[in-house]
Amino acid sequence: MTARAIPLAGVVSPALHRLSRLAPLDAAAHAALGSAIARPQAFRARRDLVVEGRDIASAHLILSGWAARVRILPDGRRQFLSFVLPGDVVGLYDHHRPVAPSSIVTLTDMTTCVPPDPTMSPSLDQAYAVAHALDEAYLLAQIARLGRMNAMERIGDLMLELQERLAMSGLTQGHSYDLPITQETLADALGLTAVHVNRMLQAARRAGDLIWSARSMTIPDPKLLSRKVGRAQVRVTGA
Amino acid sequence: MTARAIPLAGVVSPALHRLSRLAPLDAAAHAALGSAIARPQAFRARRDLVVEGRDIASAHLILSGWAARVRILPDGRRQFLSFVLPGDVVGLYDHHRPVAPSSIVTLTDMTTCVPPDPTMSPSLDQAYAVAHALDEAYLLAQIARLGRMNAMERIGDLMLELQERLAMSGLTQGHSYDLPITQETLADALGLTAVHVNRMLQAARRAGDLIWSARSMTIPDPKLLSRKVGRAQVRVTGA
DNA sequence: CGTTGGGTTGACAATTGTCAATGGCCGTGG
DNA sequence: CCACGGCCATTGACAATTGTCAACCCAACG
Repeated sequence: MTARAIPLAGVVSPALHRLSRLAPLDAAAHAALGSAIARPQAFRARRDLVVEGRDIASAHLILSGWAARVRILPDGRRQFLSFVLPGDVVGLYDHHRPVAPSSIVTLTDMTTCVPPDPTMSPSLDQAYAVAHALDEAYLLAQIARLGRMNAMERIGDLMLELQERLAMSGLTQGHSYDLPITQETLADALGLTAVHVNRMLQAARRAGDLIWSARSMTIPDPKLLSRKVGRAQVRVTGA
Repeated sequence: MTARAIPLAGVVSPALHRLSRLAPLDAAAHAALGSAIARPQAFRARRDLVVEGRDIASAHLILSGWAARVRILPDGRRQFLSFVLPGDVVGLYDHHRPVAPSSIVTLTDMTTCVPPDPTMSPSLDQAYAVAHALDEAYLLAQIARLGRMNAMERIGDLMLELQERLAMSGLTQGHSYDLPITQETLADALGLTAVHVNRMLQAARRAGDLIWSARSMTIPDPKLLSRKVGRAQVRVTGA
């Protein structure tokens, strides 16, 4: 697949869509991103994209597919720390980072490319910085979710967050988006069991809050759901 | 209080102790830190040190006392995201950060100073970078704790983390350290209720894992406790 | 067709929360 | 010096949430 094998006319790469929204990109950034995106790397689902401690030089700009930062306890319990979506940048700041971060596993088939060097474009550097700040904000949201929300609220809150994030990449269709993961994966992100997630999803559908079928998640009334789950906004204040 | 009003002979500032351990500091860094520490700012307990969204220019190097990053849900539920201890640096990277981070509240009386400008010393810049990377690593640890550990494990894991962090500032005495917070504060950090924390602490004492009285926390056998709670190390790989 | 992975369900158990009351400690003010 | 009030720790009884285990269904796929 080459760079010009664009699925639909007028559809730009989700990664380009997102980065140019995080900071207005100059011509140099556009050019660099275009040529980087033209050389995609492919990964199969359930592979290690980044391994904790090793391979610190590997940075990725996600072009398509979902992955997750993960931590495994000695007895096998698994916790997903955050989802990694198209337009996300991972492993970029790990050079001057002496701490082993977490592993990242692909949840679906995935394509990535090498993120262009930010030193060549201040606007690109800015976009990376905003992306990194957002990463951290989502970690904080995850802590509040796991620490102080019940199962129903966790699910609603996360679904709203994903809606927001995917919207930044142009990957939503109205009130719906593609959610290509299993209930067990969701459970490992929410600190719950798959059985309980299943039951709560059914309750959410009965309540008209969430409708998930055929990989498509629909949030009929995001504002209402936000209020129901007591969601705190992740604001992006103007740069 | 001047820089040479050192409380005990041979005891350096915990902040200096920690930063010089994160990266070997050159003479310029030592000088700058010395004069910064000589101009402390004082805060009472239960005050806002940093307010989410506002006051982005305020950075602090913690000299003494405890604080916590906090998030409050609309209905009043409170979650502490991380503890802020002597030697920690907060708010430094928020300049080129367009995202409103979290509020920070003091848990005890506290003294801070303005963190010296890192551009004047590469070693200081490196120390800040390591401190920042550690911050993020502790956030990841907090997520795994809240998502996949039970109450007993959360308590043990956090107490071990605090022991490690305080040791870096020279604030431990053997297997003990000063823990100047209430059980309710602990509960808000662990995503539990104060009542349950109380019960689990008693169970931990009966088991000989943790002894907490008169503000002094003792971990008789850290290695054993690490194994019991399935603790994953936060490693600092050589810079 | 058989196998496999994911979703669904029921019965039951374990963990954690809620509510309410009590007691110790300590600082303040009479 | 003593009484009072406030904060924090502790306890008991009980409820709610979430987990565990096992079985079953169904669709996709080789």
